[in-house]
Amino acid sequence: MATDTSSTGTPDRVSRIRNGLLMAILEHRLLPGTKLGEDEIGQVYDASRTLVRAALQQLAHEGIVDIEKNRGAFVASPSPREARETFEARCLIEGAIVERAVKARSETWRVRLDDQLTAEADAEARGDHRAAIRLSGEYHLLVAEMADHELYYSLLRELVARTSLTILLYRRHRVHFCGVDHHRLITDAIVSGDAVRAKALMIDHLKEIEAELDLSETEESNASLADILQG
Amino acid sequence: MATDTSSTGTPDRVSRIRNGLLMAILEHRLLPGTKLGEDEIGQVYDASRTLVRAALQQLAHEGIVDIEKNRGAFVASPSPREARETFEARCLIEGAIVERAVKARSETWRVRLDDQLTAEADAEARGDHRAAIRLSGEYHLLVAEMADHELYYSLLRELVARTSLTILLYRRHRVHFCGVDHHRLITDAIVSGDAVRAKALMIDHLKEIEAELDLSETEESNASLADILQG
DNA sequence: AAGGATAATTTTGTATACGATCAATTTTCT
DNA sequence: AGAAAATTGATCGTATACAAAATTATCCTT
Repeated sequence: MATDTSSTGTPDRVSRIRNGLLMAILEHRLLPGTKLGEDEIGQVYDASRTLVRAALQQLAHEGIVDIEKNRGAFVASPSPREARETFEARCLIEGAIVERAVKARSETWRVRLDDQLTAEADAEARGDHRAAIRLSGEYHLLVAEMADHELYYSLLRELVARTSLTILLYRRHRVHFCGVDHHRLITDAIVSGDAVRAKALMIDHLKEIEAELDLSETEESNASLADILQG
Repeated sequence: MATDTSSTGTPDRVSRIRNGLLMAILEHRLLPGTKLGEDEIGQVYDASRTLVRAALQQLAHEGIVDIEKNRGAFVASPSPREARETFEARCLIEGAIVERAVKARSETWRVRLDDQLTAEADAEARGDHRAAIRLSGEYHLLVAEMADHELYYSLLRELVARTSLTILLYRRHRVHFCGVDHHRLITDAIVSGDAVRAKALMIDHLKEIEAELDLSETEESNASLADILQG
């Protein structure tokens, strides 16, 4: 098994499990509703249930995993309502983030943003959807990093993850433009120091993604996982 | 009513521990830096370390408890930077919350707000500081409940808890007005339907609380817990 | 007596064991 | 045969046991 200790400053065994699951979910390799058995995960990461449970509880707190008492953990299936709330929160927080990002702009950041954009375009060109989805989220997190606001960053991390699940569940058209063009426009506004334009573009970008989804209320109770996977 | 997000009430043993600790922290009976030994807590709640650990990990994720590897859990001591970020986030989120709360105003809500205010005033009049502190935070959460936005509500819950710790650590004057007067003004604006005034009052309220604190950077490293408790 | 190294104690990290709960399958009765 | 009931199998919730790390206490040296 791979013993990579370099990824983060966290040689924590539970973090390794958490990050592995998170990556799989963000890349849509684990679909909403998928059962996350403790023993099964434990075997994959060669860890006991104790550690797996800790990782699952963390992900549950981030809203990426649902834990049902005496039934186990599942990849979360955000309800339409949760989806709308997530987008509203993202508009609010990312609006504040881009304003701060503009203030922090510099040549170094311009380069990092540019690298990110080329990586995104690359993945899309290669047709690597999984990487494209992940990189699309990472762009927003890069802007959040610019904002130099730890709290906003960690909040956005959770929101981005939930957005990824939401898009997977509710998108109308099979193919979803991950928004590299939008990202480029936003980047231009940021590096040129136009805060109000950057903020407007960011919010429009988010609203456009939301508009591509079908968030009509089906039932009061969340759509069953079986419905989504087997239907 | 119950503030839990789970559909079924949570007679969960770990939630009981979590809530007990949270209440103690919010009422400033457990001070920042206090060691939270697993065995000790387990004896208090008659539970094994497994459950205590789960509760502590939850609180850690909410930023109310710091867990240091191989050293244990402590009541968190937010740094000045974290404190500033918390207030900035509260201004942003509570600004959005009051706007939504105004839209949801009704006679029922007016009564609940009024009851809350009298409870707050009562506690202050009685000189029951601990209750006053807790009730002050609960007012903000009540407004958030009005907003009917689960995500904003849960976010604010964490922010309010961290604010409580922050005030305890950094307030200049020994006695701190918990802001019942402010709360009354905000309530008036909400029930009268004046959204922009309500929002402005809420943000001013938060900024005033922050202004009463001394958030000057002392050192890069967080102020030691021993400093705060024994100094 | 002060300082430091080492032993003893406490506390955390992790694995495992056992009872409880839920899903599924088989059995039984109408 | 079909439905209700009982049994089986798997999975989760919780407690406990053992290993590793840190803290505290002790003793020896200077």
